[in-house]
Amino acid sequence: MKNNIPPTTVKRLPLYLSCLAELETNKKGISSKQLAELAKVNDAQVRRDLSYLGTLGTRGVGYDIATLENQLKLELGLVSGWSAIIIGIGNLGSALAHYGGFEDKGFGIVGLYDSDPKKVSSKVAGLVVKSTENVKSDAKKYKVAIGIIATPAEYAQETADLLVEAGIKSILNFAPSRIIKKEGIQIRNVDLSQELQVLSYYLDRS
Amino acid sequence: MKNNIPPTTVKRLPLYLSCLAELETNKKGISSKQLAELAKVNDAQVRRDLSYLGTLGTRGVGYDIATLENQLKLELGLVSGWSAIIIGIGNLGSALAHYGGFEDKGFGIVGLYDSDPKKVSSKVAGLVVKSTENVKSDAKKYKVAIGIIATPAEYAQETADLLVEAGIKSILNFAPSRIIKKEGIQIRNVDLSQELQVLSYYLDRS
DNA sequence: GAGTGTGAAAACATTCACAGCT
DNA sequence: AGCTGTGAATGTTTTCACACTC
Repeated sequence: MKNNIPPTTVKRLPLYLSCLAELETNKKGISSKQLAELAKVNDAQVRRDLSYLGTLGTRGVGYDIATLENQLKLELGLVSGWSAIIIGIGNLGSALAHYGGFEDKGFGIVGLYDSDPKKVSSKVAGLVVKSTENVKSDAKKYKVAIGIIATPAEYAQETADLLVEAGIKSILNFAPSRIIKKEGIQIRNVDLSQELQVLSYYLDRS
Repeated sequence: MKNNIPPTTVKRLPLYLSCLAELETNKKGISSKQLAELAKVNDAQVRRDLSYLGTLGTRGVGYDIATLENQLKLELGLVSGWSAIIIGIGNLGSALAHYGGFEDKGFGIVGLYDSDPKKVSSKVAGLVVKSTENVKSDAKKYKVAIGIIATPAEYAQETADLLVEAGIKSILNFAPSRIIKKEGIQIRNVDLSQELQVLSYYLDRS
């Protein structure tokens, strides 16, 4: 486990996992071809991707769904259950707090933080919003693994610095601004308007 | 223009655009090396990417920023101004409606739709939420180019079908479920919890 | 027969390194 | 001298195709 799976494969693993989750519960096994169809990728790709996780399938038969799900979760580190916090409880931040999908997948949102005193102490998605001053002590107390930045762009960098200072090693940044990479810190940027811009390229212009 | 730029390059074009936008306004020109530093990519990559848009730079000098911005916007189709609608005005949908970044980049959100009668007629981000029944006629009336799906997963497919029926060719799907590809329809999936899952893979497990 | 796992080929993407322009 | 644009080299990802197992 954790040998060194190509990044492109890592990106597809959650996809496979969600395809498997949608299968009927009585179904026991699945072939690479079936899974490929669900995930909308090539079947050789599925076999190659899964082969990085070890020899999971049975020739002539296929893959056992339960085994596969377990192995995917194990590989992605989704068994232990990571804690995450959200900084910036505006519209996007509170949408993320409400977004059930995180808890389902084993990520517990354990804290919400905002620097605006008007927001502090309000309740969002069952959690009380705290001042950002508490991030450092809370991160240690609750062993927070992931920090989610949902602040305006201009505060993204200082928020990231705060998270790193708090000992958090993985950052998911929704602010439309890049964060300076730091040694040992994993950063994923999700810029919602960039997605639209990419779509726009593929629009027919007539 | 629109020759056939590699997908990996297309993904980086919005990034270059946002780097240029953050530059001081008095700056006239920029070298591939400087832009590469801002975008955190290799400088040869920048030159190769930009060369797909034509011969934009001047040897020995660099790139004129205004020209470059124009060309990037032109290539991405961001000059004409596309209209987009959002279906599903839950937490995520209303976060997207409020998200200023879209309008800034030339995408006008012209309609919000929900199937829940309790939400219909409420006002979100300055727009009145309408029933999904209006999607088809509105799409034609307002020449909507992009449909944004922010419904629960189980309604994603039928919403996509509705959008396609309404003549919309580009779909941005935030629901955590894949949509069946259709000939001539561009789909981009953004699954927020998948991003976390990918991060999780890179977390140290000790 | 059916379907995996994987060498080998093909396709694609990145980076080097330098000729050529200003 | 400085910096682009791009062949060529290198690295990575995808796909083919088939030996092998159940």
